[in-house]
Amino acid sequence: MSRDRRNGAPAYKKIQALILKRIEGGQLKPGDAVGSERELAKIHRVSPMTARHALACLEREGVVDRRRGAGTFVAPPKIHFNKLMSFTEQLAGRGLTGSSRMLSYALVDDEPEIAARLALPAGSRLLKIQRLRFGGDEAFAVETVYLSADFSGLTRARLERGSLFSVLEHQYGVTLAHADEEIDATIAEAKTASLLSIPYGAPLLRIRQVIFSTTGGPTLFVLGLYRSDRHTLLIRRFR
Amino acid sequence: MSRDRRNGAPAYKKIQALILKRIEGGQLKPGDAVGSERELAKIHRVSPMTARHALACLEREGVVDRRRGAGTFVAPPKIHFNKLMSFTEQLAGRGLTGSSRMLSYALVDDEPEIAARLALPAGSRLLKIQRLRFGGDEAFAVETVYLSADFSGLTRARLERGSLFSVLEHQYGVTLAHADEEIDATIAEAKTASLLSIPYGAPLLRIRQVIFSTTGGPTLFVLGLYRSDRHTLLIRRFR
DNA sequence: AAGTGGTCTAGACCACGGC
DNA sequence: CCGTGGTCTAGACCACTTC
Repeated sequence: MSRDRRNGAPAYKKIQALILKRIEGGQLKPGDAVGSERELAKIHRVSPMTARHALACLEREGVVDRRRGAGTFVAPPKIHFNKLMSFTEQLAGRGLTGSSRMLSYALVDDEPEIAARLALPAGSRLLKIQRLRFGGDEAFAVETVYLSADFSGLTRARLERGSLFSVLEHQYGVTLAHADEEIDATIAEAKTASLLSIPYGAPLLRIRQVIFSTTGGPTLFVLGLYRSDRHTLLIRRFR
Repeated sequence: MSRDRRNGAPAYKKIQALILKRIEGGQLKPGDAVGSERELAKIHRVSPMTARHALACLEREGVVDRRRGAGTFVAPPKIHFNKLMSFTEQLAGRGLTGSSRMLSYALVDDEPEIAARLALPAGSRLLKIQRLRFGGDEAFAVETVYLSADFSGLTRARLERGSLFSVLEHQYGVTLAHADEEIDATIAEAKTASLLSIPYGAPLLRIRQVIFSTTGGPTLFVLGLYRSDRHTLLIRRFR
């Protein structure tokens, strides 16, 4: 059979897409066999190596488990460790609905350290947005996000509707790739304490994030102060 | 050429091993080409697909970068994000020498919650070791580690010589695989404060780790309290 | 134009798992 | 025992980068 790629997608990706669709659609549940290499090869009229490649990649992504001598099975749903998620997405994973109240929205040009973190010249104009974050109807965190003033089309109104992540991705075509975070502990000063309805001096988890886009550049700087009694960070580390 | 595997290792792993050796040995530096698929195939008298597999796996592990049309190059040295490291290893990465002082060493059987975390029956005998951790000559953290009493051959003396990780790996043949961590912030109570020479009420980073071995079971539970002014957690998250 | 990685073929043998 | 994934062969064409 000649190399025939009806549409643009490589054959192995089409096989993956079909398997993924059957998982999302619920026809395949965790533990179910997805079919052997040889089986998939026949069905998709493809060589065994190609079917194998499709399954091997899915395994690497954690979608399936492969056991020699046994077969390839849908992997149990995995907890999303070390995933970069918007505040809304994080809460959704815990069964809560997130909301925000904007505290301030301004252009600033006197934050040289933050400009440097975003690989911009000192004195660059930055958009600075402060928001109080709610989970359910409890205040969880105070978040301050800085980004290049190029994004100043991000009006307050638009931010109150959708999440910053989705606005960036859809309106600006920026796809976020990864974030480096520094995490430490601090103590609530008066203003933060009152915003979060916690006593002055209560412990807070402080997270400083630099979020990078796929084009490689640092795009967002986020400073978050999280109520320690409502927020636990989950991390998985590998040897 | 017949399938000949002189020793036990698959051909593609031998190719990888040779490349890794040349990188470790300094003959190949970041940015250097490691040779094309076809080239490696000829050298190792192996089919192109096999050479390709070797390079593809090395790329997945972050050892090399592959650029279509250009070649395969040694990847720049990567910062080890999200790596499970012993206290000693962590400090070494920051150019410090770590040391410990053992605070207590005991067998306990009244920690059902921790036993459960280690997938042991409630009431199981556990080895509980408390240590004060120093970086240079400053106290950094108080760490309490719990593990099954099966490891009670871990004498105090042995622990004061080598790191717990290395004793486990070398004396018990346990290889650690990954750790799940819960991170939050808390406040130093009197005893902890005096051990760490910080004021009562100072913020601490609290890290609870369950460390899993390659055989799949949770093996270690570690509760760490880290001086927030001396310790920052670095994490990378991916989209 | 030459060389590279990305995809693919149509098979093969081996080691292992479950029956 | 039979089927599975793991490894491997000896090529091929395509899309891309570099020169």
